Amino acid sequence: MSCLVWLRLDLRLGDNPALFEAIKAGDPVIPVYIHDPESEGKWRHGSASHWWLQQSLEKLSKSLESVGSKLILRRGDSQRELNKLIQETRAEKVFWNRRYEPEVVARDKKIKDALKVAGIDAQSFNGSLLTEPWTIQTGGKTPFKVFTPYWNKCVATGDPDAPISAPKKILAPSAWPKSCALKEFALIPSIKWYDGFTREWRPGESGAQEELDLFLNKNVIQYLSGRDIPSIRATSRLSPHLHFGEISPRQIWHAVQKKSAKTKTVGWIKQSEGFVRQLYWREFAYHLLYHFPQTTDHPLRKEFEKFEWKKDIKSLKAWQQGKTGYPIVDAGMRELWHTGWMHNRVRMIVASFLIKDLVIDWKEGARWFWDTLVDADLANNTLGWQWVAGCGADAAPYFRIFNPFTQGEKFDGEGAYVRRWIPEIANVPNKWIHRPWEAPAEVLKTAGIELGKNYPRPLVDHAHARKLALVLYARLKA
DNA sequence: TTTTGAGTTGTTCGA
DNA sequence: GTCGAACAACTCAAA
Repeated sequence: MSCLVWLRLDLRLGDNPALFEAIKAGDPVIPVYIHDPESEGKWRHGSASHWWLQQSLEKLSKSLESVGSKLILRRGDSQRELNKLIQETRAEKVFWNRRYEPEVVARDKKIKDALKVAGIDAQSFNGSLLTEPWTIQTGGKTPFKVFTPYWNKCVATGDPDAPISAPKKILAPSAWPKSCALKEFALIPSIKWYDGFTREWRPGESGAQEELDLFLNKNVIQYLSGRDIPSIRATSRLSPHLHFGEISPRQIWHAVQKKSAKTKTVGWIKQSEGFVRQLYWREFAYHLLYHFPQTTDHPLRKEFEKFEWKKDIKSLKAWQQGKTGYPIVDAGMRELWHTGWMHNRVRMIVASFLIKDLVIDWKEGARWFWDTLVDADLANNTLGWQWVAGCGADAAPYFRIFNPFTQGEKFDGEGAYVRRWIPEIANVPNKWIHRPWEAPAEVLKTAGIELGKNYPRPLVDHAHARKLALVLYARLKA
């Protein structure tokens, strides 16, 4: 008798409830990962996520070997592969940690029902949230749509459970079932655009712990003021690790508390509380995705269905390639392309630009982010884009339109960030770095810039675009 | 049922 | 240069 542990977005040994329960039961444990993009539907992992997944699976495989176990890889339909494994290994139990994406929820439910009918002990656990979506509700027993009351309710519900430590030993079966090679998943694309990812990231459980330690020991102290400055490392950079479950929010929450109790300085505690609040934004995103599953493809506010977005392929391409002529926007899009990640402040700026300046459907932006971000996460991506578009829960008011120049001046005053990602404008003086189109001819010449040649002219006039967007949004109201 | 207070991240204009 | 108001109601959640 043995137990299959079906790993998905919980690629870690520490604080892994499904794995822990399987080990506790005392039977041999067979960890398995199934590559099954088909059944994940439209929002299956994109290219950048695949790069990460490849590294993460390699790491997980090694960690399992170090505790006397092994990661069995399979590809194909999840249900069929699980059934095959059950037959091959005579397993009588299948454990996994839950996921919350609409199509995955439906698939998993179907599998669980079928396994139970077949007499298999199928159990799922909470491995990736502090508060599961159905445990938090308003006094009127409805889901929350506003963050602050949601967060208050979460806090009032009590502290998250303590994380479980990683197993030191996992009981192996007498014979292992067949596993395919990781390269059969064909996760790494033929175009080698991901070189920059390798320098930037250390996927895997130990990489996640190191990132957390670095953040709590160093960067968190300037979190509240620094997290908006894209040129410095003041954010945790844990998003891809969290997405793939290389670290759990429980581990993060408790690590913060532990450090808080030790540090005891008012400043540290305040800064770290700001960070924990962001962790709950992730929870809120999952809450919304679970209760409003249609929001991955449809605006939560129905009147936005009839918004007249422009079909402007050329502008969309310019945005994707970081060639809009607005340095802060272009820098962000290029950071994304080269590192698979973009600073949060800049995500808002580029999103606002696509939606409000170019009047392009937020879903186009969501799709691009989905394919190019290593931390692409359906809950966070959906909430973020709908928030900027103003069509989601607790969204930004429609008149809140980011001015790319003002935002650049405010959060990248010295131009360190734009210079890093747009080397061709590196010699433009600070005064003009965020608006080269207004710089005097001789300044541009000295800096080696020829607008329209080696750096684009602005794709649109922001002041004009802003007025237009306000008109369109006002029309929606009427 | 009605009332009340509040709501992540902004910009512009005019005094 | 700085500061407060306007932008525009609307929806949510709790009392």
